[in-house]
Amino acid sequence: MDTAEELQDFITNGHKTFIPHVSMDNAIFGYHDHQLKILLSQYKAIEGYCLPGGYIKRTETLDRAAKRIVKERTGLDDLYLQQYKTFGDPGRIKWNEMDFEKFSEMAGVKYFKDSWLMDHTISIGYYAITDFSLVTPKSDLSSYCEWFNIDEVPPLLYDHDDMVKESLQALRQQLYYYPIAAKLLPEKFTLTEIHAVYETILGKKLDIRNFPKKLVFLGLIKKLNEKRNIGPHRAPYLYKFDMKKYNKALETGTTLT
Amino acid sequence: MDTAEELQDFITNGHKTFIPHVSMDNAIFGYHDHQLKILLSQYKAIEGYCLPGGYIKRTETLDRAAKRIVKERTGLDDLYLQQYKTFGDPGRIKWNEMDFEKFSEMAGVKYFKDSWLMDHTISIGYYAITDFSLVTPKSDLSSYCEWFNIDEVPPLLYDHDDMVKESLQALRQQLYYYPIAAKLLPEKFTLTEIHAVYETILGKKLDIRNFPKKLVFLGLIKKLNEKRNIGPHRAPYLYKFDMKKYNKALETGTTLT
DNA sequence: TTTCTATTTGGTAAAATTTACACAATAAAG
DNA sequence: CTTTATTGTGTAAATTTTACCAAATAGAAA
Repeated sequence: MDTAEELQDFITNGHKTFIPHVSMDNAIFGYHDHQLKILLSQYKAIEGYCLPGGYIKRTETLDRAAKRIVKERTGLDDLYLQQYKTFGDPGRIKWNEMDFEKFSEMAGVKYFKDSWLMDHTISIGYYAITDFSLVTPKSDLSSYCEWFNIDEVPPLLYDHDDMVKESLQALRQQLYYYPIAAKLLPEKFTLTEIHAVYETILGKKLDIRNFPKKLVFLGLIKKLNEKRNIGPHRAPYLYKFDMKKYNKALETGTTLT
Repeated sequence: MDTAEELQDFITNGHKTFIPHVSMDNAIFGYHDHQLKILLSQYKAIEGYCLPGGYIKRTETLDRAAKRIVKERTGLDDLYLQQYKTFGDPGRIKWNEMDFEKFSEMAGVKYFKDSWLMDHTISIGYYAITDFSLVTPKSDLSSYCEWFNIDEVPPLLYDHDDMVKESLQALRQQLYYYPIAAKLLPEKFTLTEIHAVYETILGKKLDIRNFPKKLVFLGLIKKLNEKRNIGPHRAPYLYKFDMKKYNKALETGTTLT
């Protein structure tokens, strides 16, 4: 939504294109070099941050809606996406905290207060993860977007604190079952690099010697016959994910620890 | 919904009480004596079975809606309930497979075809589990309800095949993390009984001697100083769940295998 | 009373996995 | 050729899982 006209049309006619009463909020995590961040957006008319969200087109699948909404904010197409929970308790949106007048004025739109948007809405939660160094958060007419360190997230609007907590928990649980880390590393990576990904996302130390042994033992990554030059130190071997094994492990329900 | 008047009012005015575009479908599993079943319902106007479902009141939480819908079918209040996934792909409901005329006629209602119900609707999936010997499935005006053995489920309407598959997968995964079995056994039970619960739900053999050792070792169940008389055999000790330990394990994320 | 049958349960050895650490290997700069 | 920083192999100890044997027991049958 880049122009006031588009926004006005969305407010007036959006219910024809989108499913009313259903929204989607995405916890977009970003990893890079030992840091874990999350993308928060701030509506220009409301004090405080929240997760970037959107509505679902009547013609698209939920997965595709999540992909589109994430792309609107990150510009990226190829990141890891996963539905984790749906939120729908009454009172999750505090209508009285919103300043409709201010929003309408700032965005240059009308009828906002009486639109299809102003009704009980449930929200489907997806989380996504990508390398944040590849992303320049995209703001639009009504909101702007920014990376926050995961341990410096301010109290959020609505029920989004809960969403962050639950999405992070889901991400951590699924890190061992799904090839999440593959989206955060170049195709060929060193053991030290993948080790950092796991430690950072899980938020805890993992033995540097035992950790890669396990990944290799389980066959989820495999050693290549190449090394990388890293200056005045011993050159580390490169590894890559073995997606076949990963998918097979997914089916049989194998796990790591 | 027991009378035609109630149903007519639901069709005409339901959108004031319920959230439109959002439904809930519940996979209600039933265990008893080595058997796992699932509750299916059949609309009188549509050929084929589906999961029992309903709509969410604007005033209730999702968990409470699930509880209400499950109670309508089972009469039970105290069963294990868990949200597992939301389904919302376009085409998940085949409108053209429905015979509106027939339904309206049979149920004695009108305006059905043009009602708020006839629009793209996403569905939140919960699963539930209880002892099926305690339940007499309740039918109502427009549908009747029946237990099916889990391996004799016929092809279902809409995307409900997918729902059954995913809910069963979620149930099996969570059996080790949540006190699900506690809802399927009397307060005091024997090792043989709980062993049967796990084997039946997981659909695989578990060593009868090692299995209880683990549960006791982890402290999730504890031995009582009582035995039960089971006829011409050695009397087994009784056990009960240690809910404190269970909740603690939940927090710390401990698991079984 | 003794024997028999069916079931529960304690115990234990072997196999597999996880954890903890020591130190050798290596690349390049001084 | 010594120094520095980092990678990677190996191995022993601890823990957990797996596979079974055989003893205990309750009542029925002999």
